[in-house]
Amino acid sequence: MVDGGVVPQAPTRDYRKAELLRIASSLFRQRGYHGVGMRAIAEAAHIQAASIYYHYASKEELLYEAICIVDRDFILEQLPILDREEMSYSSRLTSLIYAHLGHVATNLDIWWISATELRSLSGDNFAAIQGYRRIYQDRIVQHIAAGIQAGEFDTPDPELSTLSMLDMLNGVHKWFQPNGRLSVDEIAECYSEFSLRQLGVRGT
Amino acid sequence: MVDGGVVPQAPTRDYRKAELLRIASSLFRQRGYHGVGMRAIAEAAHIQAASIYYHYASKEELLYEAICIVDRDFILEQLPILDREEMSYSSRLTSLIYAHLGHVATNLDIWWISATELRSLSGDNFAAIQGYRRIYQDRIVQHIAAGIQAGEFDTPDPELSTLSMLDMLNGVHKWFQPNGRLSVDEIAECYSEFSLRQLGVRGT
DNA sequence: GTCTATAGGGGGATAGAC
DNA sequence: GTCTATCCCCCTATAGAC
Repeated sequence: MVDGGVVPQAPTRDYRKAELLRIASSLFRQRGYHGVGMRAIAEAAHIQAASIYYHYASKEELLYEAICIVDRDFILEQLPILDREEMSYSSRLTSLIYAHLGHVATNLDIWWISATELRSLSGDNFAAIQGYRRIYQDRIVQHIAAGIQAGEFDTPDPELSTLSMLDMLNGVHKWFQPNGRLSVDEIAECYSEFSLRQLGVRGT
Repeated sequence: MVDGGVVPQAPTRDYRKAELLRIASSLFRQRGYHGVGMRAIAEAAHIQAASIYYHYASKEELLYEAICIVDRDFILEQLPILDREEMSYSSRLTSLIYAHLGHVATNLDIWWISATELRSLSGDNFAAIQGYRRIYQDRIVQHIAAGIQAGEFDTPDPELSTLSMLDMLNGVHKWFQPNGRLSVDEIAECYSEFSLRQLGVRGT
């Protein structure tokens, strides 16, 4: 081999950093943010607690980066789905629901954390996450209102329809089991049907 | 006055105990179970931390009694609503939804705790609460299945209809504001309509 | 019923060696 | 990048006085 026999490696630093985030997320989900110490995270990663601070400035940074995966990165990926004007309002909403549930089902830990540990973030971080959530919610409200104008939807309150739909979708992380009776796609199919019915769309 | 001038008092012990539970619930909701110390609870109650142990054997007992209010006492109150055979399946479900949301809206702290801190209970307590939740869920599944048999409801999966409905109802504690745009009754009216639509009941 | 005092352990984070 | 050592603070719970 060239390079003095050293096998080229993937950048170790980023890999370790992401691994620490996965380990921390798993523990935060199991015992809660304040129920997990830096020593416990370090032990699960087979390093010392002080070593974590080479990768993350604080315990809260671990929490913030975990929550950002769902409440910033995921939300910003979802928004363009509702802009596809070549599709009906119903079809766009169905696409959104499939993508939403797909992400929930494959990222259960961080969706759990997002649902339960937002309050553990301090000032600026808390406000930033709330801002992203509001963007998502407002965009869906706007989509439903536009769907009403177009004659596709019929609901007494677009905001309440949105809140109930999001609570329904986000609630899946609490009971979904990867090897359970229903697959994600089966749940998404039912939940799309439920949502369209709730919005007054007659059965397909 | 008789009795040597001593004014008769309401039983101080039980009043203090209930007051401590309210104070602890409020703090648990704000900062999470593990984020609140006995000293913080004591300070809010204007006593010393050690004095709490006269009323409660442990910090977890405070959490358990708070969760029992929603996941044992409330659930056992709800069940008889579905047994009123003089009412239609739709009417019984609507009554259940109104009562459910009424309790959520007037007990926001403990509903929040029930939704986020169940995992902080140890073995037996955790199992007991899960048992009550399952009773409620199974009873609603059974109600929906019976409603299908009776020709009132039409849904591809009674269990999924139940889970989505409960997640929708329980999610209200996250965003409900007592002085917000919508009253509890207005939310309950919409949510009843949403639930019936989701179950394939044609508009009233 | 509430207090003071304290036991015994764990918390987040930093300094500096290697 | 990871280590050892350590700082200072908070944790739950108990003992025993009043």
